[in-house]
Amino acid sequence: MTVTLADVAARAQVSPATVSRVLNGNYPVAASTRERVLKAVDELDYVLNGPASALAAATSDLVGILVNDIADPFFGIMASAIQSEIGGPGGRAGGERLAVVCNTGGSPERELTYLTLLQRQRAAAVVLTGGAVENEPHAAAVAAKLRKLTEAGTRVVLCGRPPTPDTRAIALAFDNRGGARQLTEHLIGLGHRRLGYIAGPRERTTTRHRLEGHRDALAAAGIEDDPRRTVHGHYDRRSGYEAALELLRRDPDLTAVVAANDSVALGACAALRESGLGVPRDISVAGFDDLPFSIDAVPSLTTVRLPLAEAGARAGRIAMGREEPPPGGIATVRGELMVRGSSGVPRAERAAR
Amino acid sequence: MTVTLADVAARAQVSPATVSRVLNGNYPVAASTRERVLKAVDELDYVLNGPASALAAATSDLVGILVNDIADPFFGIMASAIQSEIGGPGGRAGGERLAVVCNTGGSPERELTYLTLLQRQRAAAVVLTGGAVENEPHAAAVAAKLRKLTEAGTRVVLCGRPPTPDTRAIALAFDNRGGARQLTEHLIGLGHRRLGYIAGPRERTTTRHRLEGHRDALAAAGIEDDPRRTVHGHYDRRSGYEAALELLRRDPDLTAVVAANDSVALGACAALRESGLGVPRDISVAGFDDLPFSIDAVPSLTTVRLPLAEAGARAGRIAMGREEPPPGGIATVRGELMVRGSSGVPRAERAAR
DNA sequence: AACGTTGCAGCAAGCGCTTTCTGCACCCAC
DNA sequence: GTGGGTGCAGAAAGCGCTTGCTGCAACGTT
Repeated sequence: MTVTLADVAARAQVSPATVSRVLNGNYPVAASTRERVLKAVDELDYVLNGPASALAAATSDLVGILVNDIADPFFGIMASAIQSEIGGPGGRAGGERLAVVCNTGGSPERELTYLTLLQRQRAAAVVLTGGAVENEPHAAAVAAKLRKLTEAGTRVVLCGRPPTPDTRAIALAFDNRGGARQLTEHLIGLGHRRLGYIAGPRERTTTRHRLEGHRDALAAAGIEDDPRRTVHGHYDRRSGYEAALELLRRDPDLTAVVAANDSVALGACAALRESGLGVPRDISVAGFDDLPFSIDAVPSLTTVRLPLAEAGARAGRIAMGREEPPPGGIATVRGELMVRGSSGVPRAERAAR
Repeated sequence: MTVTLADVAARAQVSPATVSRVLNGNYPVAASTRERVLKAVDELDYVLNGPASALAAATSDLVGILVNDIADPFFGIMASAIQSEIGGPGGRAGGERLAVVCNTGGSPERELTYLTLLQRQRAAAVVLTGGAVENEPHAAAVAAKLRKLTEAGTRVVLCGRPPTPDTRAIALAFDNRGGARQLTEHLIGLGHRRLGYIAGPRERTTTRHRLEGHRDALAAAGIEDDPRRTVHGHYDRRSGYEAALELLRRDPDLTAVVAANDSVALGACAALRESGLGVPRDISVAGFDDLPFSIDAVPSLTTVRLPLAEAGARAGRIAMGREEPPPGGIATVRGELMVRGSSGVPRAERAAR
């Protein structure tokens, strides 16, 4: 029923081995023979059986990309960049690999199950993006899985995710801590002293690192870190909206709000505006990531730009073995402070001048 | 080196056949035996070899999701919904299927190659999202490919994409034409008579349908459709920015701009604002899709909400055979007009009152 | 002229699983 | 006590491909 290698071989009057070699192009085949085979392939509309060849060759052309939330452009941008380097059809890479993105939804179990599924498919490489969960048993389970994968020859790259010790995984980590620190320093430099912070979910490395950077800056400026000025939520707009209201309730005199990311910041802006506060006139707001829509917000968002596409592309190349991994298998990717319209000198400061 | 079924069988003192049956659960196995096998699986940390089982069983648990641009939330949201229904780990579905999203980048060739790759992997189902390219040879090639896929037993579902005749593909098409018409009717109802339109790329069905809806509304209101009031671009912010400037250059007296989608609309807003025009004071703007950020724009965007998540979920269920396909294999999904801050009564109209 | 070399094609042995068919107990009914 | 079920496990034949090895011309070398 379905066309097989043997059918092609028969038609081209050669052995199946020869057809296989023509298709894989890793063995000398006379030009005339090759042509005959290709003609037969074309005429029969033959499509290689992936599973069979993966089984025989003990490798596959599948590359997995794990993301926390595919509906979030933060991950979409990275995934897109990774995929374009992986090859997939038309990518820069030569071979045709099936780059597939798997949506974990931030769930540790799903993450693990996807890794198992990819292991089962004998994936050629796996790229994990985004922050990790800081839950000891889970982290250990993931580390163990990654170790197994690398041992089986699968290349593992972490993109925007902290290194996993005792694993041969390559890590390109974002300098969330440093970026957050710069951002808060910028606000402090403008004269802000009462800053609220809307953090992401607890137990995520990204959340912790950004929060630490914020606190570093406060500490360096000798500003007391009132725990009441920090609220935890999710990495989405809605969380930002609610958290901003909560912060305002706790301290109506806040002059700035730093958000865990841009979506959160935009939600916060909406809440502040609805509370009758002008941004940045009455209160400054800052985000993180610099997603495309941030520049379009009114006022445009002060934030930290993370080179998502560049990092993704690099991760993709490393996963394909087309770029040397960084020394030690670990590289830090820095962000860049983008000062825009949503941050300004606090009201009191202006009055004093 | 790697653990195989036979190893597990040896350890559990049963035949490989029994182990296979325990793992697949589609054949009676005595409880005591099953337990012994599972114990051995656990102890050896056995992971099934996907390619091998796919080869032997002539089926695989791979489900492909094709998207035009994974960095665009429009596709991200649909992909996420589809994936959650496909199962993947933790999804509602029982079986563990690997739902993979493939980024075509809007390129017809890549689309075709991905389909071949999925065919090669003997995918269980394929979901294609987003508008199709209206290029005759390409459309025919895709149709042929889809036919092959369905013939081979792969379920094919089109989500937010027009039906493909002569194919057994199920189609859930968005009513782009109707939505666009409603939107423009709304603006006309407010009193607008000089409307600019920023269209998407030519040759895409979505672009054409939305444009047709817009023109339908104009025609119904007896407004002449000046071709100079339509500019084509891409479905991104930047295009919107540039196109808006171009439209203004061509006719400074425009009172409204309708954009191909929300990102384009936001880009247009930015351009208008920078040109000194207030939205909606001087000029109204409308988008399409109602992506999450649209409500956050200032002013919030008047647009047409497309039930992306619902449609995606439904497509996913159909792909999994867990929901009956619509009669005739074709269903139309309607959008809903969302009137918000970016559209208002035109200036002249207000003055006249 | 005899003997390596080289270049290309075929043979055949798997890769690790699924599944049909066969086989063996064991139980029930007559 | 025998014949026919019934319930479970095993033997073995592939699934469609890759690849190490062998084979055989045709060529170059001394």
